[in-house]
Amino acid sequence: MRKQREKKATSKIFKNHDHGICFDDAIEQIENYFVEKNLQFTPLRRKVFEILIRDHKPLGAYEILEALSGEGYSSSPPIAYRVLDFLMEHGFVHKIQGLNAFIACSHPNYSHSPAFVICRKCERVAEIDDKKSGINFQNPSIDNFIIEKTTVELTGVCTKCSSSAKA
Amino acid sequence: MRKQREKKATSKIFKNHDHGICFDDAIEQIENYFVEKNLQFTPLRRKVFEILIRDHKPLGAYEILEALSGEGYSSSPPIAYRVLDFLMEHGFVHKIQGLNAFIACSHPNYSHSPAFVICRKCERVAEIDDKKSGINFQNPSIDNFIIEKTTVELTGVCTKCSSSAKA
DNA sequence: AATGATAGTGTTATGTTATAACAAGTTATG
DNA sequence: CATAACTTGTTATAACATAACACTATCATT
Repeated sequence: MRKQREKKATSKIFKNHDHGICFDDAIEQIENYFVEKNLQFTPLRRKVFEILIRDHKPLGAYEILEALSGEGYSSSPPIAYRVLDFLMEHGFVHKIQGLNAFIACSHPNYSHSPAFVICRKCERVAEIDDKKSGINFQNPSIDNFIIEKTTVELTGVCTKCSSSAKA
Repeated sequence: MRKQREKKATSKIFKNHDHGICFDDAIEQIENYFVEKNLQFTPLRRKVFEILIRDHKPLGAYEILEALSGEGYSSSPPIAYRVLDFLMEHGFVHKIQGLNAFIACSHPNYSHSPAFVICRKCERVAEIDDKKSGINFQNPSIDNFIIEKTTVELTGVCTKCSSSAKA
């Protein structure tokens, strides 16, 4: 009954989607994961994740702190960084290196080598599935090297921004 | 008469190489480029590039500043950042996002979508040629998006480090 | 030579991002 | 309830980066 998201499964990178469903799904997934792994989904961790998934865009650590502060939490930097590190370890948050910002994971269940498409104008970020994009960087292998983590970020301009203004 | 580098063209990522030749080649290439483009290869710019190509490893902006300072230049941050920006614009320096560091380009003549392999133990960084690595991220294309810049960084452990110590 | 435009470097100050180190509270368990 | 493991809070500081403005050099044009 859920998941009507596929109805608009065009090739668009920055999809329109029912964010209510997206949000609920994400929370459910992370809850299940934490229970399974016997980890604590504390109020603070939940709040940080909610802030990220709610905005559905990359937020700087200090933006997150500000949001936390508005919710009664401490606003000292380690609060945010520790939780972000924790959520990243478990794959629910990714860091966008090019923006020094953090984003909730769109595909927590698969693709642990995420790739991001970043519009430098509207600043929207899409986490893409390499299989769909036709890009092949999912499981690169390098002789004499054990890859532990991949960072793939494609920066440019989305169609919407490039059509609405020159350069 | 030059370029005996190919003699050790194994699949090793972190190649041994004749760094004297590497250095001379790089300087020559950048000089030619600057002449062609009618740009100024000023002493400061040359020095920054030399520092980077000499070490042949990523250096933080403040490390570069320190080196500059030892050579009689100002050590205030904008000095380094401006030159680095300039050299990056022209493809002679790349930023390693995962390290907040800068590295001289190993392939200034081709591959303007560089990819880096980073050993988190010995901190060596190799700029890889995607064609050789078997990875295909050179010219990705995304529907409804104009890619201007790609960031690809593969972090892990090189064979040497993984064999010399556990974990 | 004076003028003015452009580009490069220097300086000061400040903004932004991230971590170290330690204290205090919480929870699970023996 | 002791204690170990974990989580959050606090202070201070480290590391990375840019804004704004001053000064100098170069060069084309008057």
